[in-house]
Amino acid sequence: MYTDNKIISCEFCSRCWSNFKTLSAEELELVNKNRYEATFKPSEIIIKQGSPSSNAIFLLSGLAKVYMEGYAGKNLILNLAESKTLLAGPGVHVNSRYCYSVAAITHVQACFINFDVIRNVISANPGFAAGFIEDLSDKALRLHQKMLNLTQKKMHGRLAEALLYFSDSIFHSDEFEMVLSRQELGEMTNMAKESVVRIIGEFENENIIHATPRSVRILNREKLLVISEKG
Amino acid sequence: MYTDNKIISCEFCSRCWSNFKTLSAEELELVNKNRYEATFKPSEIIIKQGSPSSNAIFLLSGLAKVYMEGYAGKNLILNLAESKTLLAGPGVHVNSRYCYSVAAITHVQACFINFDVIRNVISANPGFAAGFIEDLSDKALRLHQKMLNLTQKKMHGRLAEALLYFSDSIFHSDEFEMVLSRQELGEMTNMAKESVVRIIGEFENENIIHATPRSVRILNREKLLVISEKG
DNA sequence: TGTTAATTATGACATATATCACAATTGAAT
DNA sequence: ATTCAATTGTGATATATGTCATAATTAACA
Repeated sequence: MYTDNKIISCEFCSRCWSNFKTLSAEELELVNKNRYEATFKPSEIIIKQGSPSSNAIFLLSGLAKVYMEGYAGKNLILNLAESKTLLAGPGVHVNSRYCYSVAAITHVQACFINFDVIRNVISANPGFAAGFIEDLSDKALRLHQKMLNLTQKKMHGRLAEALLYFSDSIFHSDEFEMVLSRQELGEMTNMAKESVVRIIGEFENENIIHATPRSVRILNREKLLVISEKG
Repeated sequence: MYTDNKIISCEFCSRCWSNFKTLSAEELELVNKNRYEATFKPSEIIIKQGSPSSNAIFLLSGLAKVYMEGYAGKNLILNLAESKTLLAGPGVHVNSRYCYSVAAITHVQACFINFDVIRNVISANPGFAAGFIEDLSDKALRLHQKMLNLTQKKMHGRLAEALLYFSDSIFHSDEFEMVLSRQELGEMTNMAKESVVRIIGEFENENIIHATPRSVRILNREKLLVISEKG
C-alpha cells in the first residue's frame, strides 16, 4: 500500500533535494511553477541512457536502480536511488544526454524540473551552486571508489560489499528485503548470476548471512566486513 | 631540454585552465596574487591521495599520471594530465582530501591556487561556476565510460583502447613515445604486466602496431578500433 | 667501458570466473 | 488447483587471466 501525496508546493515539501533549502522564497516559487510530477510502476523506465537530458529528476518516494547499458546488452548497476535524490547525470552539462538509465524498483514518485530553470538558479544563487557542486562531487567520489572495488576485489569481496551497501546505505538494518534478482545482483557486482547464487550459498554455509530469494539477514557482520575489505 | 618560463601574471597566461577566461580583471588579479608555482622532476609526486586538499593545482606544462592507490599496493591509472588541466579531484568538495595521486611523468610545471580563492570566485562569478560544473561533469562522464570499459571489455579491447587514448587524446599522432612502462600500462588497463607484453606482441604479429619499449606506431587503426569496440 | 639494476620478454602453470545445460522452485494467471 | 513463465539453484566444463620462475634486453652509472 502506498499513497502518492501529491506535492502542493515546493515550499512545504520535505521529500525533495536538500539543496533546495538554499533557495529564497522567490526562487523556490520559480522552481515550483516549472515542475511536473509523475509516478512509475515497478520496472518502468524513468531515465533512458542516451536520450536528451532536458530535465533534472528528483525522487520523492520509492526505490530505483541506476544503471549503465554496456556492450552486448550487459548492464552495470551503479547504485540504488531513493527519495531526496537528484537524478540527472554528468552528461547534462557536457553533451545534454543522460549517461545512465534509471528504472523503478518499487512504485516511484518523481518530480521533473526543466534544466534551464536549474541553471538559472545556479547562476543566481551561489549557495545553491555550491550545493550543486558538492552533489556532483559526492557522486564522482563514490564512482571512484566503486571503480577500485570492481577492478581490484574478487567476487566474494564485491558481493559482500553489495550486501553491506543494502544494509548500511539503503535499508539501515541487518535484515532487509532483497529488491534485486540474482541476475541484477550480478550486474551490480560485475559477475555472472550463477556466481552470485554460488557465493550466496557459501556465505550461508559459513553462517555469515541467511538468505532467501527475496530477503537477506546478516548474521555475522564482522566476517562480512573482513571479506569486503580483504577483497 | 625545457624552459620553465615562469608566469608573470595570470592575465597574460595561456597555459592555465580555459575557465579562467570567464574572470573579470579584478577576479583574475585576486587569483594572481594567491598563486604559487612549482616544478617537478619525472616520478615526483604532485598530489598524494588522502592528503588534505587545500589547493587547486593547474598543470602549465609537462605530462603527469593520475592514479588511485588501491588494495595491496595495486594502483589504477585513471588518465594522463597535460597542460591546461585542473587537478583537484571531487574529494575537495566533500571531505577535503585528494581522492587520487598525481605523479610527474616528464618535467612538470604547476600552479597552486588556494581553494578558498577558487570558492570565492565560484560564488562571485556564475559563468566561472558553470565552467567549473562543466569540468567536474566532463571528468565524471569519462569515469563512467572508463568504468564500463574496465568491467565489460576483455584484455585486448582494454589495451587497444589505451593505445588509441594515447594516440588520439594525448599525442595526436599515430606514432608516439610510450611514456608508461609495461607495468604502468597494466595499471591503466587493469591487467598484469605480463599480459600487456603478450598482447602487444600479438598486435605486432598481426601488423596492427609496431612497438618498442619506449615507442608505439599504429599501423592499422581500423583494426585497433574494432578490437577496442568489440571488447 | 664494464657492472649492476631495472625492465621487458617468454613459457609453464594455477586459479578465478564465465558459460552451458538442465533441474528445482517460485510466482502469476488462468 | 493447473499451467506456464520466470527465477533460482547445481554440476561439468571452458576460458580468460594472473602468478611464478627465469632468461634476454635495455638503461643507469661509476
